[in-house]
Amino acid sequence: MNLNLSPEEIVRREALAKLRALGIDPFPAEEFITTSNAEEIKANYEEGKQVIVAGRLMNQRIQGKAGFADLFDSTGRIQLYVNQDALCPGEDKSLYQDVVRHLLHYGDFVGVEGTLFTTKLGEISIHVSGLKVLAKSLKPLPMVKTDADGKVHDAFTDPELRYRMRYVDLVVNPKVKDTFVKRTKIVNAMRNFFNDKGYLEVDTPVLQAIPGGASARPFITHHNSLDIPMYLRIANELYLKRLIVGGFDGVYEFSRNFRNEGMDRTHNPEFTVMEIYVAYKDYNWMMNFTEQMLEHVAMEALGKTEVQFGEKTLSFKAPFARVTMTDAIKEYTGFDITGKSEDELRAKCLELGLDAGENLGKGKLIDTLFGEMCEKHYIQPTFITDYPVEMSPLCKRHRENPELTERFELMVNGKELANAYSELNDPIDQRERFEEQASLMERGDDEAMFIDYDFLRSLEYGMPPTSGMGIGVDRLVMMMTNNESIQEVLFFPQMRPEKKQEGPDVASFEAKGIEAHWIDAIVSMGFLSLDKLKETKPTALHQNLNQYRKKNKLDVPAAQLEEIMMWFS
RNA sequence: GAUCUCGUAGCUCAGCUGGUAGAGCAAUACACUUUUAAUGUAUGGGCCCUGGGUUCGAAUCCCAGCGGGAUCACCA
Repeated sequence: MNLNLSPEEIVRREALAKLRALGIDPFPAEEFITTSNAEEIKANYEEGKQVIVAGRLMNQRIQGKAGFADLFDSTGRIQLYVNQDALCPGEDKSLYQDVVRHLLHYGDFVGVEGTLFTTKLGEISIHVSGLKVLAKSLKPLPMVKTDADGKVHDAFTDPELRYRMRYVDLVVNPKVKDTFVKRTKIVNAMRNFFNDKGYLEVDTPVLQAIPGGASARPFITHHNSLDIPMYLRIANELYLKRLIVGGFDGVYEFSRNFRNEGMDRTHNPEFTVMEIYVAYKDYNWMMNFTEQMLEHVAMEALGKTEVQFGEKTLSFKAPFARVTMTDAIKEYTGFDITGKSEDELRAKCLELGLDAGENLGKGKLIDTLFGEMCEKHYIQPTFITDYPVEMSPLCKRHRENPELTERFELMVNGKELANAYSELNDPIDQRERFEEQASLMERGDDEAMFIDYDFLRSLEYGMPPTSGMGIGVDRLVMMMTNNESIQEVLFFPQMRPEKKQEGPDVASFEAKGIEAHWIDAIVSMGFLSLDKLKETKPTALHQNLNQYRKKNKLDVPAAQLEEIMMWFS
């Protein structure tokens, strides 16, 4: 007897045994061939048509010698009507009386054969003439019900349980499934958009010796035979640019990146960024490309360009607004950053009550001004352009102003969604910028970058003018599916590992020759192993065991002290 | 890491200023051959997160811990 089973689980395990006793395999091996599914039945309804479908049994409504149930397959819900005479035309009514009425439970997988009809209440249903158990469910799913007004009762809402047991969440909450279907549609729409333009999808290393292309704390691991530290990538940017050096006109990758930093509702340790690099283009071209791409994605995945996000409606209809960073800061602070020194910028930040420590360089100060004072105002998709050079070590200097770079970020709903450059392809400038980063790092800027010398070498062989763009796939999916947290758009978001509940060490008791009924008693008293048991007094245990025997009316002889003394030896 | 907040039946949740637990659904049994949150009758089911403390008495109050959520910090 397993003490950890709930009464309902015990019932289901007993049903399992009874099915076997009736000669029914609750987990048959052979293929079950279906001819239809819930969606198709409703789309091409034809009275009297013979169908075979399979799915999970939900919400049985048995009434005597007939009953209704809902069958859920991957396409949706179809109602079953089962009556005894149709299911069991012969003398033997056990398939109906035993199996359908008592041995099938909410959540079981069944295959069903029958004819289509419409009930009195107008619902398309299958009149079942054959039924096969395909898999028994041993744990009860949460019972979520929706009433006539569409109101959901007893919803399965606990975020912890939903994320830890996403399989249950998906079964019971249709909206969750919908989010993930949309996620795949969004990704496919992007991929198709790029492929149609002739760009090449590529794979680059996840395991890297230098975690380059961004500044973030990496996950560190170790390669045994090389005996060197390796890092899970924080970005793939430098590898894609190497491929542009190698002669590809356009490359892109959906890159799973890893950052060893805090987790909250917009950050998960692993997340997905789509990066694309196109030769002979600049950031102006990339802005047009990005807005067209997003409009295309919205149309493909959602069928429209207007997206409801909470109270707001976001419009992904191209073109998007474009504002320079200088103008943005001027607009929301009245302060013109043009030509200002580091001290002047710091003074302005302090005046506005912003954190502006001595370790912040000019670029970082401007970033602070923008991040704190402006960013939140850009709800509709807006390109913010021309970032200060210190903030963008991989970006080409602005063609008209060497203090700025040809960079844009796409802000949506007050948050960064995409980031793009006219890529820096001057190897000498790039080397100097990396060296500045190194000195920033020494000053204590923990966001400065490592230097990748092989990347510099590749630039020395010549990289054509190139524009690159990265877009946060998880955040895009959040926006397009109206979800406020990243956990809702990742199947298996990172969670603290579940604490293992220490089960009883039954083997240690059995090894001592303790009888099964006493083991149950000992475990129920909270002694999970023989060692724990030995911490108590044999006489006290003797009393407790016999009390337990009396209370539970055990049909066994009373425990003898001598016997118990043996367990302690 | 800081602050706030939550942890009661398989699920969703009640349980007031302290008196050792309740509902609906699910389960079990019976009735019911077109129901749809099916219905009716009956039954079973709880280390009230863990450990301390206050108290005659703690699910309830206090402290600590564990786990979750929110906000902030961190995170281009």
